[in-house]
Amino acid sequence: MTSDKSVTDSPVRTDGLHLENFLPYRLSVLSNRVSNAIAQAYGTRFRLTIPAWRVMAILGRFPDLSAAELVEQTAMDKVAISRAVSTLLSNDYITRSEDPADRRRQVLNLSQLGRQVYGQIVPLAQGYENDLMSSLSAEERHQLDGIIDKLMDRAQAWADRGLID
Amino acid sequence: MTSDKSVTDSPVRTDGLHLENFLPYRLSVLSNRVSNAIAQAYGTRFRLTIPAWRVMAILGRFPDLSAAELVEQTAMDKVAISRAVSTLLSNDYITRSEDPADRRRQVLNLSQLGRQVYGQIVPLAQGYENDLMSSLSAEERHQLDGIIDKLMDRAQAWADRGLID
DNA sequence: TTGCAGTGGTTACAATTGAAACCAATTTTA
DNA sequence: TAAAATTGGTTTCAATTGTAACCACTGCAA
Repeated sequence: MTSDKSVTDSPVRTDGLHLENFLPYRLSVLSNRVSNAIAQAYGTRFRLTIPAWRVMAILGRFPDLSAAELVEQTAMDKVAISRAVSTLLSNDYITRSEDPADRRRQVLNLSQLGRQVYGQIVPLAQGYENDLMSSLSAEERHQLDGIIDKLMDRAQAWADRGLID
Repeated sequence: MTSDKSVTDSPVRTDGLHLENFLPYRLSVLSNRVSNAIAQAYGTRFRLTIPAWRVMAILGRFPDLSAAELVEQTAMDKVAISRAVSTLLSNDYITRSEDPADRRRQVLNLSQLGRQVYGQIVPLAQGYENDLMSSLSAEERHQLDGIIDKLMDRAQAWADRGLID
């Protein structure tokens, strides 16, 4: 009398939380799958970590930012930015120059090389996004857009109300 | 349509990737906000990490699983499960018993205490989920459900086609 | 049997991450 | 102008996580 248990053929009912339908869980799985796939793609080609690429992505759009401004933009933390910046400097993907008006502040930009890499990664990333989006109808895409905004606001409200920390 | 967004007041146009509209990025931010909020809630009350709670969540629904079966269910990796299991054992939140039929295999279950904690966390987690969902209409909820499934399949396909690794 | 490939699970070690302390430049206050 | 407080950014140290090696057991094959 073997008590063979396989998840699939013994759906024991204890009526608890159904993780597989639980939105936070599904979001987390989806987000990780997507990010890892993309990170893998540019990571192997250009030796970039996710935070490093994120910094490049912002600098590519908004030149002349300081580390603090990057923090603001990305919601990443100081330390992560600092580390990303230092590896990007040693890769020569970005440049750093002192702000003469405030010698603590350092102005960051994509370097020549950085812009070139950026120019290659952008379509690559967009390719993944398009592929993802292509599984949705135009209507669904539009719906998703609004839904994410609403969820984002709600989750943000938790933090604001002090439900977090 | 495209009114220039500015970080501060220098809306320099380089027309690159608009991270703030980039689906993978938005998913990642949303998912982190949500998971962190919930983890914070049960973490402070019950000293549980996310992987540990995830293990409890599965065991609460499917008793008598082995570590390998947990891996299957959660898509977490072996080692993460092993660690979560060992802290849960030392918390007395789960029990472990040898399978006499196969002495490598160890059958896991929520303990008395574990079930009690589980019983408290489930409504708490569902409370967050409900709050999140309440920002959507019934229709949007339904749409989201389908959309996530589609995106998930697509992202999974990348892995299957070897686009990752 | 023995021999060896495969499985369940843990351990060891390296890389990543986060919190807090820290240094240096600047602004504020008095 | 001299503290004191603030801000930009880095470093340090501990906790978390991932990869690979590992041990113990099982199942199959000769």
